[in-house]
Amino acid sequence: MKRKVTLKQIAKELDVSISTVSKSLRDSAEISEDTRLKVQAFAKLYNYKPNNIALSLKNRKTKTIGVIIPEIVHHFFATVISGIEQMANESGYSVVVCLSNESFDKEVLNMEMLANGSTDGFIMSLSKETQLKGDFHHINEAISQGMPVVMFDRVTNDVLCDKVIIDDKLAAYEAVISLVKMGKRKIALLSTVDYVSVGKLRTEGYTKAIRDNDLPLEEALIVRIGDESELDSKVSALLEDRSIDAVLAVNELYAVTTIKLAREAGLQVPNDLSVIAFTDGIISQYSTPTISTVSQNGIKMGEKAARMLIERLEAEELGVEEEEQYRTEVIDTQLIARESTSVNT
Amino acid sequence: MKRKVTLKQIAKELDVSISTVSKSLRDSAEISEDTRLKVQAFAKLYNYKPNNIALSLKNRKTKTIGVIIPEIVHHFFATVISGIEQMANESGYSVVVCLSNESFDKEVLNMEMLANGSTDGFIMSLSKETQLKGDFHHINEAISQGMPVVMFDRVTNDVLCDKVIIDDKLAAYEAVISLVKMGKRKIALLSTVDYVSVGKLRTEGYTKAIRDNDLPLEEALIVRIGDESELDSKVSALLEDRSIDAVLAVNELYAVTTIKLAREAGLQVPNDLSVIAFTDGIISQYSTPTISTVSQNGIKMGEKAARMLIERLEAEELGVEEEEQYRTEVIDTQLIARESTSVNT
DNA sequence: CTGAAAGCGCTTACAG
DNA sequence: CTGAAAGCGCTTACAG
Repeated sequence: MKRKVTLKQIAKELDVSISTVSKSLRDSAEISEDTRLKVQAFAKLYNYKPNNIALSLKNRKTKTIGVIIPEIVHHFFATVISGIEQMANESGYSVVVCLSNESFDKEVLNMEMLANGSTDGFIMSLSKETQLKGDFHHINEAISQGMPVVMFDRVTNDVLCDKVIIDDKLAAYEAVISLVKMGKRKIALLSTVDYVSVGKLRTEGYTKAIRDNDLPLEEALIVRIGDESELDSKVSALLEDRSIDAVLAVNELYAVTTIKLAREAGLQVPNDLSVIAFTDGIISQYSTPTISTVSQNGIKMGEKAARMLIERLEAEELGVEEEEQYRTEVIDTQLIARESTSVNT
Repeated sequence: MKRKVTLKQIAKELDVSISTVSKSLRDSAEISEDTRLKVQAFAKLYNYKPNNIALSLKNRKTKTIGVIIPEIVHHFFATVISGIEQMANESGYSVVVCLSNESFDKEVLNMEMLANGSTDGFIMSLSKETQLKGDFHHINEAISQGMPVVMFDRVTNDVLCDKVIIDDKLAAYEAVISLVKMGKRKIALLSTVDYVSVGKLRTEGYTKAIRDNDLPLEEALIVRIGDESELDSKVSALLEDRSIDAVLAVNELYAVTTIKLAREAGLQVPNDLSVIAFTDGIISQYSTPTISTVSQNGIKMGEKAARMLIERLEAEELGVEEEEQYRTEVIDTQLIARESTSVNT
């Protein structure tokens, strides 16, 4: 087992100084062509590659991005990682991924683990528990230590940093409007509890759309799911009101469950009940009927987040030290019509 | 913006040497209780955390695991990452994730990027292109430089290292047997091209089961998909043979596509055509009918792979330098019966 | 043109 | 009990 070769070894072997080797390999004009070529040839032969860790220590930057997300077994987040990774790699960055599993403590632990020099900055989406507690000290601490943070999807106003989101309120609004245009009159909403930022915003969009169209705005039509264990019972209860003719669900799982329970209750989707889901993932494409969705382009969100973070890192490097102008980028959504809303199925 | 505090700064502030600070913080018995407590209090106040990069350089190990997979937007792989991450975190390791996107070049690039000291070892699943080329020099190189590698799922005999797999051949065999027991007589196989290791093994299992039961073993019944673009046409062609009464598909996508095309061709699943898929993912659970699968426990595979890698890393550290006893762990699979094979739907 | 020195942030064997 | 020195693997300003 041949250990990785270092500058020191090459220097010894060639009987020159470490500085000379280093400069030769970096094509410094200081070095005579003769030694330069000799060193380069030798380095190539021994497949020399500079040690990243040493470089990181020297340069005080690691060229790696820390990503902290609630969950990876979730099509949307996987998709975001994919976008981040792609963009990061193009710019010579690696990506280290940590999962909070929706836990505040693990999110904090993960950040601390990475904030000690392992990473140049963070891209993250808040865990549910963090949103519930409203405790963001770990993030603000990282930022105050000079680590840029970009938040996406589940963000908060209590942290000043760059953000990448969709316009949740508008998207929900438009989804409801589309249902109204199809002639739907009693539209229910399946949302998360309010402390989940995107759930709250989507609820606001829904509410506004209902109001703007003088439709019945009843609390009973808004179901807030705290834990997935209560999903089935709450949806079943909702569906007992047979006058409901459409449901907007804030994610695919809620939508597919609604469709299943509706069918069991003898309702026909989309004729008796139209359904639209947020997040255009795998489930919507393959369930029967296929589900109409508000697409959230995770790839684009990931790419954008990575680009924003890298830009900030590079600016910092130039000493630009911009006067903390944080931006919030809004990624477009699209309403994708599928069988769960088309009348002729 | 307060930069992170270092030993040097603490030493200066407290007017002691760096060594004294370092030892105090590591609770060295060498140091008087007095200074020790003073230093510790000060460090706590300034929220001192040792710099990981410096530690990595000093200790010549990074406590991070490099994971290279073909794709992350793929339930199975996301699931494996989840298992790896969980196990790694428990042992104090971070996980950096790289995606090859099924490309040989990117796989090589990713490995080189991480092999230069960023990572203590690798967990990986081969890209399709790598399997096609049969070129594993990048992996063997990493191993020869002392970086342990654990391969999972898509593995090769041309690399000597620890491996985590399922018994693809046996699982395929048993899936076919279960179809036979249901009275199916003309069973087709939807596989990948043979250079994908798992595709080949599953094809072998299928073949053996057909032979063992004296069923027709016809080349026409084995369809090998190279690129997803040819999926629809090849499956449609297969289904023209109306005497086929069951299909084993090597992944969910192939299965769900088969079901869709079968339905379009007027066939009823499962009565006219039973379908079993490999990989128990999201699609199988939510499509209609739900799909019977050979479960591949990705979480377990990830955990196992991480445990094997970490064990090797720690053994190495103890200088045990075991005489290269590589192990191949086989993770159990289960046949999960759902609507696509149950007769009463 | 070449090399010794200092430094990135830490640890630890060794002197005193 | 405390601290100076060496070292992990690199880069670069500075001497010569």
